[in-house]
Amino acid sequence: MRYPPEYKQQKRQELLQISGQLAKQHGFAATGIDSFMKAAGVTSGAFYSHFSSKHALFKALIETELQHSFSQWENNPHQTAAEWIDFELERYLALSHLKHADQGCVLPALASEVARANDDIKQSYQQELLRGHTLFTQYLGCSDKAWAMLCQLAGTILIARAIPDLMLQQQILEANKAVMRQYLHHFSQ
Amino acid sequence: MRYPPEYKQQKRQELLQISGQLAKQHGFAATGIDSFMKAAGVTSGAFYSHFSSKHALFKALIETELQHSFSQWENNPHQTAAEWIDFELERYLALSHLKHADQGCVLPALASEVARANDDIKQSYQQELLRGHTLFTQYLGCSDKAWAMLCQLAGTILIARAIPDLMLQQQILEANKAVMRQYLHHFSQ
DNA sequence: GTCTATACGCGGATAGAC
DNA sequence: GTCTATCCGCGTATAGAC
Repeated sequence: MRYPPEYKQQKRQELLQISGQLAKQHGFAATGIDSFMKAAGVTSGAFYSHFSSKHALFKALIETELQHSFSQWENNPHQTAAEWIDFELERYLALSHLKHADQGCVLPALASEVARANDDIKQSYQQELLRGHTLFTQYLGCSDKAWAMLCQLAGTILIARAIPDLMLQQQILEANKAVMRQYLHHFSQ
Repeated sequence: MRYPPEYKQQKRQELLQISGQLAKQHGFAATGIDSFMKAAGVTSGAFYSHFSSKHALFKALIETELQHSFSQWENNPHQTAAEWIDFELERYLALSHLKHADQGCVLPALASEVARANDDIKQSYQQELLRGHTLFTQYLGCSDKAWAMLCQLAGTILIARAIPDLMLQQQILEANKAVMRQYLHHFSQ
C-alpha cells in the first residue's frame, strides 16, 4: 500500500488529538503508548514513525492542546469586555467541563504533569501560555487581571472536578463566577 | 525483635508523611510502592502490614495532606480579616511554594489525580475540603469568596509551577496577590 | 507506514522465613 | 513487623517482514 506525502502530517494531527483526549482523561504518564495508538486504530509499533519518544509526544501534545484552548477563547463572539468575560465564565465554568475532561482545557488536567517534566517541555508550555495571557490582556485591559483570571479559571476546574457531589460542584462553579464577575466588572475601566 | 503496641500507628504516620512528599513531587501514580517504602527505610513487603493496597494509601494520604494544609491555615496568627488574608497570600503564593512541591499544599500537586480516582477517595477529599472551606468562610465572611480564594490559590500554584522562567513565575504570583488583595479588601464588610 | 514479535525493566501484590 | 524471593502483567523501545 502506498501513502500520499501529506498523509503522515494528517495522521500526526489525528494521533495528537486522540492522545490529547486520553491524556486529559486518564493522565499522560498513566497512559501507555499502546493505549494511545489503540485508540487511534494503529499498533504501538507505528508510533515511532511519528514521534521519536513518548517524551516528544508530550511536548507536541501540550503545544497543540494549549493552542486549541486559546483558539476557543479567540472564537468568543463578543467584543465588549463585560460581554466577553461573561461568555467566557459561562463556557469555561460549566458542569460539562467538569464531566468531560477529555474535551476540556488542558491546564486543569495536565499542568501538574508539566510541572514535573523537563525544561524542554516547560519552555513550550510557557511560550504558548504567554500567547493566551496576551489574548486575555487585550480584553481585560490589564496584565495582572489576565493572569488572575487564567489561574482562577484553571483552579476552579481543578478543585471542583475532584468533588463527587454534583450540587457542591455546581456551588463551587457559581461561587467563582459570581466573585469574578463582581471583581472584573467593578474594576473595569 | 519485639514491637511496642503504639509502634505501628507511629510508623503509619511516618509512612504517610514521607509518601506524601514523594507523591506531591513526582505524582502518586508515577511513584511505585517500592520507592515510597525505600524513602521510609523499609522494603516493599512491609508496606502491606500498614495498608491493604496502594489505593488505600492514596485515600489516607489525601486525608492527612488536606488536614495538614488546613492546620497551617488555622495557625495563621492574625485575627482581623485583612491581616489574615494578607498573611495567607504571602505564605501560599511564595516562590518557595513553587519550588518545593513536596513540602507544599496537596491541591495543586494531586487534585487532578483525585479527579481520576474512584468515588471512595473523592468522598474523603470532599469531606476534608469542606472543613477548609468552613475555615475560610469564617475569615472572609462569605461562602462564595471562600471558594473563590481556595480555587485561585491552588490554580496560581498549578499554573506557575510549570513555568520555567523565574521572573515570569514571580510575575504571576504577584499579579494574583494584587488582584486578590484588591478584591477581598474592597468588598469586605 | 504499519505490522508482529520481542527484549528488558518496573510495578503491584503475595508467600514464607525470621 | 519486616525481610527476601517471586509471580505476573504492563510499559518503553527496537528489529525485521510486508
